[in-house]
Amino acid sequence: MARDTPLLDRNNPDVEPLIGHTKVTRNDWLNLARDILVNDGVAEVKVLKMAERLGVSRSSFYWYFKNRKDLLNALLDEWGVRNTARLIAHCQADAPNITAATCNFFRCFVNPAIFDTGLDFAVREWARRDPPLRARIDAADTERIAAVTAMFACYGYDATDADARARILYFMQLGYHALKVAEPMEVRISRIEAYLHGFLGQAPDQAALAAFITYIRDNDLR
Amino acid sequence: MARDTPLLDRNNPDVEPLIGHTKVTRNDWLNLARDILVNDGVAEVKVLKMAERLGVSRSSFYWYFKNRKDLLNALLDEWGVRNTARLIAHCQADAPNITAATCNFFRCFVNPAIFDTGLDFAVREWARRDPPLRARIDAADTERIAAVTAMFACYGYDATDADARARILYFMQLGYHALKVAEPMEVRISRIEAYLHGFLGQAPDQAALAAFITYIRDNDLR
DNA sequence: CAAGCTCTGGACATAACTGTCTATTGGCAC
DNA sequence: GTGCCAATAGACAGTTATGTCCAGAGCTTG
Repeated sequence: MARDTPLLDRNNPDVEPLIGHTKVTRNDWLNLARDILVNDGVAEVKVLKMAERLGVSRSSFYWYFKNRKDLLNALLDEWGVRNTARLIAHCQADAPNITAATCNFFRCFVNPAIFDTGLDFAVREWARRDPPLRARIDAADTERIAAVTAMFACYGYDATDADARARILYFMQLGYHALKVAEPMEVRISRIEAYLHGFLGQAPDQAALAAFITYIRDNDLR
Repeated sequence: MARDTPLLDRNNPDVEPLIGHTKVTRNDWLNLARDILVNDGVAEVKVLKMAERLGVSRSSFYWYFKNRKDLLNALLDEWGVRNTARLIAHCQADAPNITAATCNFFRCFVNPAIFDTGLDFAVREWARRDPPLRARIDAADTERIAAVTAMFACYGYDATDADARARILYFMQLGYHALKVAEPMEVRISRIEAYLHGFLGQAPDQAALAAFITYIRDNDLR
């Protein structure tokens, strides 16, 4: 369920104070809508409920957005420019070996600031009732898997092997999040080495592994 | 989207013809509701729309079910007694080696008659707005993963290795279906050997692999 | 064939949601 | 301080959903 108290621009010191008669911003509507989309699904993104939670009248919404669909499209654009591009960039990042490269890929799945898995799945669920959106997602998956495959191929895996390992890696990560497995980060950390061994088909490089664990701890990722 | 023409008991020669004034059965409502649940999500399971599609009045629904929630609970019970138990049974089935055992596990994911992945994901999505259901799902996942882990352990993998491989295998399969990857079965078949090599950390047994491919073809699984 | 049971249809009450129109508020520029 | 305008509130209309009540249709059984 979506949290009760969204961070509003009006309460956010990083954003300029509101001017004039304004109570909420377009951003406030978007943030709240994204929060509800991720936690409760697209069907729960309702103008009425958002207005109540923002403490503003429903009709104010129509000042910022043409209608509900307009808001949803804005959320979709955000998803489009964020998740896929960032995942691909992490696959292409320089790395001394396949262990380090795979750990770069993993960063997307331990750090929500890089890749928002909740948003990714919310959009997938949404696509069930929206075939054109489904097509966009298929295209995104194809691009992402191609990037992971290229990553393996870069480090000496032959084409068939790189293809299979890329798919195992990508689907497993998404499967993990699809199932919303709730494990403490320490437990996840304890499994990484064995996972890497399975994914790579060889013992992982210890330095790269250690660096990744340090990354998790330094960034205080749960 | 749910298909337009559900198989109704009244049209189904396998079921006794309807008696009396009856137009639809409790089963008809359940089948249609499951279909909508799987294809469109729980939010779309609406008495009004189902009545329209069944060609009966809405109030007839309340003869068979106390209310909408009563219907949803019936669907949930069905999920509970089907998917998890069958998956575990397939993990425990006798097999001459780990390749054959893993192929038994795969049967669940290529044969919807054994394991309904669509229903599984529909229930997971539903659980986003239903914490007690979420707890049921977590329990089911724990049981399933334990069964896969035991499967690996049976064939000589040590505890850590069995644990990691079980999770990679289970999450990858669910990730594959979570993403609704649409590949022709021939493409999937062509990848199996490389997948198995990745999952098992060793070359798969060729006889078991061939038997699995035969199983797919014989059962005309797409 | 009449009574009884099962199932269905239609009317009614209610609630939640979307979107439109119009009036009004409160700050800002001149 | 007057006029302007961005932003909001409130009233209204329309749609879609749930659930209840009761009358009635049509087998089934005595």
